[in-house]
Amino acid sequence: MIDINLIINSPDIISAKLANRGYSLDITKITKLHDERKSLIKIKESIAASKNKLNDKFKDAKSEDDKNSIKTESQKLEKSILENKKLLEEKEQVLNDILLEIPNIPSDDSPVGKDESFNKIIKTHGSSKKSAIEHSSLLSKNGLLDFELGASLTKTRFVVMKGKIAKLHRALITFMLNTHTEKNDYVEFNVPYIVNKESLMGTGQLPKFEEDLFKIHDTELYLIPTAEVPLTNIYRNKIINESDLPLKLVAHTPCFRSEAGSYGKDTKGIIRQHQFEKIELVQIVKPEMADQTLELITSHAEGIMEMLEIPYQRVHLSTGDLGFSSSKTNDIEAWFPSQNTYREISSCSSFTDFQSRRLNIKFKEMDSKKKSYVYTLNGSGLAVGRTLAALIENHTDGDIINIPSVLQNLTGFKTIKL
RNA sequence: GGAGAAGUGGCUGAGUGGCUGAAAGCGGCACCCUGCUAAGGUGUUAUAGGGUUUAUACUCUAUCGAGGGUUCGAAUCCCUCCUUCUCCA
Repeated sequence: MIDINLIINSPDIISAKLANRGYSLDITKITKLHDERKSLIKIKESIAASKNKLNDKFKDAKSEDDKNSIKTESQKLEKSILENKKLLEEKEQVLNDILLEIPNIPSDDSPVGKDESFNKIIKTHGSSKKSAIEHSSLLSKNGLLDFELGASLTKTRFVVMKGKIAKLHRALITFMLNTHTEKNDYVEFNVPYIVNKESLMGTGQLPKFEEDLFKIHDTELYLIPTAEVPLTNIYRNKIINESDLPLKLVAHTPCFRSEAGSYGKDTKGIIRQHQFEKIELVQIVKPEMADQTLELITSHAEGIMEMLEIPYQRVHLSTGDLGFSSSKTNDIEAWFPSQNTYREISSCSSFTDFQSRRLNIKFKEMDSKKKSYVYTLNGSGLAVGRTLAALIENHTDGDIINIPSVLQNLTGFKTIKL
């Protein structure tokens, strides 16, 4: 959630920045609610103050008459406080609902544009050869990847992996976790795959994007769409010592997405499934560290790509393509020879204090003891299913899949014969 | 699933209706003392939101797991929920 004081103090600048990502800010409405809120607080609190003073006099009151008149007066004030409290709560509810649905302010260095066509390619790595070999048709014929079976067990966009492909998938998870914990200094977590509303509210998936989530019947619980949710929420309502920053967390989890509105998109292969696995990196840092941390997280994702020898490009997302909570995002896109294009395999984002305001995560400064909101960042390191698909397509001649050397001691085999 | 007990500040832990935003201890911070270290002394040490103020600061309101209720007045009494612990199945 963005700081309402930013809107109140510099409405023109903020609304211009939000307009760049296609959001039109209703300043008049927000200012009005904000003013109404303040005056209601003033009224309510001044009545409460006089009531408190009155109550203090009660124990000194000598006569029954005095006591009774204090009682009557105090009850009258209480009624008036309650009336104002109700009005205030209504206003705050409305204001809060509006604030929760305002997306984050794009960073000044994000390319300005209304959609992904304005994204900026920052760099490319590896040679991008073209090929007709498509991972799903390659693996479906021998049952290593079975989409029909997945559909029969559940429904479309679910898949079953078998044999060496299942093991390769597992090896990728272990490889990524090992790299991030041993080389990149993240602390590994194992977290719940089901979370409550507060958690999803905190990272920004709710209240606006409920239709993207799987909700568990008869509960207020949801399957996680990304490990970002439980990982970041570990620090909800916490105050962190400055000396403990940055916090670097990593977890491997399945991710569940309803993919509402993506009918017909990416129907081939394991690019877009309702359930997939992902290694997620989260960092909690001091505000001034945000830019260099985003660079670091992005390089951690790229490092995996390089070790797996998958060609990729780094894309700086335009203002119009940013996710709801993000102020700045780098996507890593893997080369898919069969599609003759790059596809997203990791998304690394900087959230400024947008999430930490919702989550109430602060840090205590060493010298001043001042408490300020931390900045949160995260990135996929990487999406495992897509990595598997990209790896297969980039390391096969149609008869054999070559396992990158960094994985061979985890798989126990160097090739998969098709 | 059933029966009990408990949830208070950074921590331990007092507090059964007003003098308690909260004793005491520990920890933290500042200053003093001290040749160094150790020990000691004094003070200070929650969060959020209003108001006055250039700022420091002052002041008000709310908060003792959460939400309701009783009362002129609630950490304290009542109800619901959540969490933890113990015992039973």
